[in-house]
Amino acid sequence: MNPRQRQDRLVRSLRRSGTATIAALAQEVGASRRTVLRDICALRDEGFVIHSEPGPGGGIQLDPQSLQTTARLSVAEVFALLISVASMRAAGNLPFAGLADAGLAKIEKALPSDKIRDLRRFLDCLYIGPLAPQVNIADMGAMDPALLPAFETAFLERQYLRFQYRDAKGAVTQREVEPQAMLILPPLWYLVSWDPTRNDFRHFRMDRIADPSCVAERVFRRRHVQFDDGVRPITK
Amino acid sequence: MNPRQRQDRLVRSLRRSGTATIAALAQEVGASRRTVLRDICALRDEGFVIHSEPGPGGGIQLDPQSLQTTARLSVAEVFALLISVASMRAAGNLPFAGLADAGLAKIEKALPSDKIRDLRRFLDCLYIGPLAPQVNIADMGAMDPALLPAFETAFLERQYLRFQYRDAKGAVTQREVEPQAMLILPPLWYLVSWDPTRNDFRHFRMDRIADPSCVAERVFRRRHVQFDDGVRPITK
DNA sequence: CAATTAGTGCCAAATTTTGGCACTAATTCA
DNA sequence: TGAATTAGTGCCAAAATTTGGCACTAATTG
Repeated sequence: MNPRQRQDRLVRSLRRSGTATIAALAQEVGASRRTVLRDICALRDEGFVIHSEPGPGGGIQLDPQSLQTTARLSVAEVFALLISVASMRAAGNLPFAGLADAGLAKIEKALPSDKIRDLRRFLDCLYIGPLAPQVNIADMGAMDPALLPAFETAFLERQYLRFQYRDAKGAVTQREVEPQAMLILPPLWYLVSWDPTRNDFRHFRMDRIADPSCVAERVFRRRHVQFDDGVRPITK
Repeated sequence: MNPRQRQDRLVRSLRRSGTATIAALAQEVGASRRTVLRDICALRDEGFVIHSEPGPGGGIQLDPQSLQTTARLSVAEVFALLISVASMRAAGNLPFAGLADAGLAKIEKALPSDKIRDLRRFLDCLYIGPLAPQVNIADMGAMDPALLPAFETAFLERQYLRFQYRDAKGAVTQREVEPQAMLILPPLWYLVSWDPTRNDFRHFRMDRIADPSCVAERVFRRRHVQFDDGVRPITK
């Protein structure tokens, strides 16, 4: 394998694994420890910030905020691609996600590191995680993407979700509900929840929810109501 | 000078001069004619479209449409990016979709057109369209993506959808319904429909639907039932 | 202290790149 | 038509680069 490809692979591997030892990387890319060390050196010359730690439990680590390269796309364009690829990767089960990542890694390397840092930070804030299969960020509309992590935790950990809700009349109420499902009535998204204080199901427009947070102490159960094939709608 | 740098210089030079002979380029980058020919060959492999013309007054020329990018991505990588961007574009209402598209267009232009044609064709077959805001292909699970176009048309054109449905007991029935919404009860997706023959709402698991097709003659209206903020769930 | 891990310097072997050469094919122009 | 020009290919040996192995140092952990 040529040095360039190998170095690309190393970057991807490091990005994925977080921390790795030189020996492990060497085995992974099928090269000697010495060669990997040289590659790391080359990557550093290109501007990658790679932290290292000797001793047991040590290894090297790619500074997530550092990136560099050769492609000539505008920052905005790279940003857009970042979002695309991240959302696909978040979906998880597509075989091409890895390739898209590799392609994107090449592009990312072309940008000044401070701009990439800004992009990455914004992307983290924008949040595309395991929730994606349930909620597509592209469709969040007016909702602030920064609020999504709370939704993810609530769904995955089955924790109560607390938020402020502004109804159609503009009245704001505080809610604490069990998030049960997402209902999509294009173009709007609704959070379908069991409201224990009202002892009833309620539907909330996603873009009218503010300041959501999880209530870690309380865990709820899925209300698996039955449809005609075994599952029913959760509305009464 | 290493091959990579030299090739970058060649691209820049061609971009500046428009047309140049191999011999002139060789002199400019300080390499032999043979080497420059090899570099040109490599650049073409990487996707640069380079026209050539033998004879007096001839020379080589970068395809003006490939002038826009220097990103060096493999065909497979571009393919993966295509899928990412297409799925995002399909989502429709993101401000970045256009940018991602533009960025990708630059990359595409660097590829030989026949390869792009193949990719595009495959992508069309894979299908990622306007339905995506309602159905994320990554989450279709057991459902055949090839069936999706019928869903899209039905939703967008408000046509009746006809399909075979296999219920929990394995019984197969023929249905003809008004698709009203998608309901996501992770990890399953349901099609929420008004069934006119039963005069009632019915929920269908997406992965149990087979052979869907639109009924073009009949158009239905959205059954905009009200939630507590103005829209209610469409289930009874 | 022993074990572990990053990192360096050096050298010979392995691999890749290069230049030169002879050649073909296409095009221009007189 | 023929001479000149220019892209492009195949081949080979020389040149350059990359690689792996080795012995080493430095830092860290327990």
